[in-house]
Amino acid sequence: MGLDERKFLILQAIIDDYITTAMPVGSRTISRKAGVGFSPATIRNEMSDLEELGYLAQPHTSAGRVPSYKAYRLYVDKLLKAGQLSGEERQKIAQHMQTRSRQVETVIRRAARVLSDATKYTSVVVAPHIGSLRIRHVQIVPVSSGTAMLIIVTSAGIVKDAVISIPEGLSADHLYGISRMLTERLAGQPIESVRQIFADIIRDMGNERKLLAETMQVIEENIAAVDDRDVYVGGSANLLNYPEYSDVDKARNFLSVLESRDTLRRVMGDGGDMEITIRIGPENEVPELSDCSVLTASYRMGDQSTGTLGIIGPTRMNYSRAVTVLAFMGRAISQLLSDNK
Amino acid sequence: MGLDERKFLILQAIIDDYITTAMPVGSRTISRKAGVGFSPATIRNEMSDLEELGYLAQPHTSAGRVPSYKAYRLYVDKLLKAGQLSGEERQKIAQHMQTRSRQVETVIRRAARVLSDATKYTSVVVAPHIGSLRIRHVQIVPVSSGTAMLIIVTSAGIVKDAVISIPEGLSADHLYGISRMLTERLAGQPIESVRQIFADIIRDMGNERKLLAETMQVIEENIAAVDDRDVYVGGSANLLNYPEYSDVDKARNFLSVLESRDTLRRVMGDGGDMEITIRIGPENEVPELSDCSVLTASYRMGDQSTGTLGIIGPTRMNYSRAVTVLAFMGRAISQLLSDNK
DNA sequence: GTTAGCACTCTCCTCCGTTGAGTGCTAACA
DNA sequence: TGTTAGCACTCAACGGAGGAGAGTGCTAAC
Repeated sequence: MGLDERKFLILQAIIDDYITTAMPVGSRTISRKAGVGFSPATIRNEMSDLEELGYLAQPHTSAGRVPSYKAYRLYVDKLLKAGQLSGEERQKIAQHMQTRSRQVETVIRRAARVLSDATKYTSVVVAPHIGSLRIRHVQIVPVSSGTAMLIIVTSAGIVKDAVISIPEGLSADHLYGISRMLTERLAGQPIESVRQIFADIIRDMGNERKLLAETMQVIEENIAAVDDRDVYVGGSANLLNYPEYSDVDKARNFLSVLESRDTLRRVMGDGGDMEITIRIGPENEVPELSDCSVLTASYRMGDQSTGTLGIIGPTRMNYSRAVTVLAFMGRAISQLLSDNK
Repeated sequence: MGLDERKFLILQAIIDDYITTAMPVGSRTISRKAGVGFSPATIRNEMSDLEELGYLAQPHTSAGRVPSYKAYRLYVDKLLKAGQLSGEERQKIAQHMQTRSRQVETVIRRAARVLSDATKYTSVVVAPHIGSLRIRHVQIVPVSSGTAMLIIVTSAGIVKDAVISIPEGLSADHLYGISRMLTERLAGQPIESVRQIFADIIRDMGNERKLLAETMQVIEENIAAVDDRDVYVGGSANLLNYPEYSDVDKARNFLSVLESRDTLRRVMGDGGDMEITIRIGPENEVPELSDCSVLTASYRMGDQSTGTLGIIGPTRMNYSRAVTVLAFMGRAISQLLSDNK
């Protein structure tokens, strides 16, 4: 027994209905729908078949049917077609994305909010991933006697800063010179060789040993923290609008996932090659999200750097709309960040 | 009719009980408590008086009594005594606050988590406020042909960065020179005079007009954004553990407050001169928090810079514990950030 | 193959009645 | 005069009974 065209049609109708109502769907409801010219009895037979095939489930005998994970998977694979946003809506999004500030962080933060506002789901945006991180510039700036700020600019323009202590009485010009020397010797070098270069530098300049060692340490820390990308969440309370989260325990479970940046990064994956990745319910690694769907897309910042943006919603989410908005926002962010770069 | 000692005692007993159980407190419960040597009937009389005085309220006739806002205010003003954390706990907190990274952001983010873990309430930490912002250092770093990264280091060591476009073919050395010149002329100047200085610079160096104008713009933007301090929230899901938030609507309301950084900054205030500020229920400006209490304290980073940390919980929160933890964490953060500076 | 009819199932809602915690009042007591 | 025991009263919460309604599966007719 396979899935003929009529079963497809009925399954789609059931999913569509369930997506909007979140209530088990009965045969009469489907029968009444435009485009389906069959009596409830016929629909019932088909539904019974669909249940046997694993696409539908019944909460209890006298309730309607609810789509299973398998049904959503089919729906997404076969029936989903990305739509297009209305001009009006695109304009509205563009308007909300407008920002005077050119800081990458501002753009991303804003994007998370727009994304959750537009979809009414929870959105997550992960800051750009640095493809192959290289140091571009090192600068040590005196802050007060004994302390300085070490600034490291990396290839994609990401700035890392840290406070370090410096020997008393070191002049600003001297620091300037050291910065220049460090930049000259480190710039463009692959990360792996930084440690070796530093060893050389320290050998050459023994009298600045302490300062250099501390600088080295900060650089190492920041290289180690390369996967410590920022994560911005929008609309974390949005999911509470859906009946599946009227249970406080479930809500809490969900929210606790949003609190851990590590978990979020795992959930979001790396965007992959696909334009849009959809993980439905149990396909998510994180058990707390086993009744959620996670949609992710990626955006680009310049040539090397990519980031991930995504939407988390109930499995019965409006996939079509979500995919459309996500794709649009991915392009919008890429464009905003490329204008800058 | 005033508040004699016995009324005080009974009121305190009621609040103590209500804080732990969240259930209306009856006369028998109080009577049974150690330290209260009166029969339920006597307690009832006193409770009746306390209700008339506005310290207690009755959800319905045959329920026990619940403390009113006025009772909490009295409790906090008169009965609250800050305790001290056990050595074990202090050690545990210190351990959790340990971080290899010296970035200010890391310390603060961590603090938010520790604070919410230790209290089981929601915590908010606002990044340091810059007392009188001055530019300390300006640096323009080439990123790719046509674009550069502008980095501004301010007095308290806060780094602002932005991507700007530069004329093609400008050499790194040339940028270095410009950076140096800008730093020399701008460093230490009060904000108000920056615009004038820039006008002078642009007059002197007409051929770099476009680059300078863009730099000026970024500086202005960042000065304007000086109050756009970062806010970190910890344990946003914690409040859902309390029965007063088993209602999803209330939970959503609360969470939506946490989503707006602007609102949070307003809620947190500026820490004030007081060591610890307590705003109970309706004392909060934000109506969504009218059944929450917000406790804030401040921490210092160096000499000029102060930030705010706080706890948001139900009005029946354990004030004593909250105050103790908050005070301790304020000192801990100050110390960590001063070690750095 | 499709559909009407019908008995059956199961949840949900509402309507009591009961239970128990707690109060307020009164009268007795120290 | 303050304190306490006793008692009637109130009201939310719990639980069972019964009806309504939505939906199903099966059978027989078209």
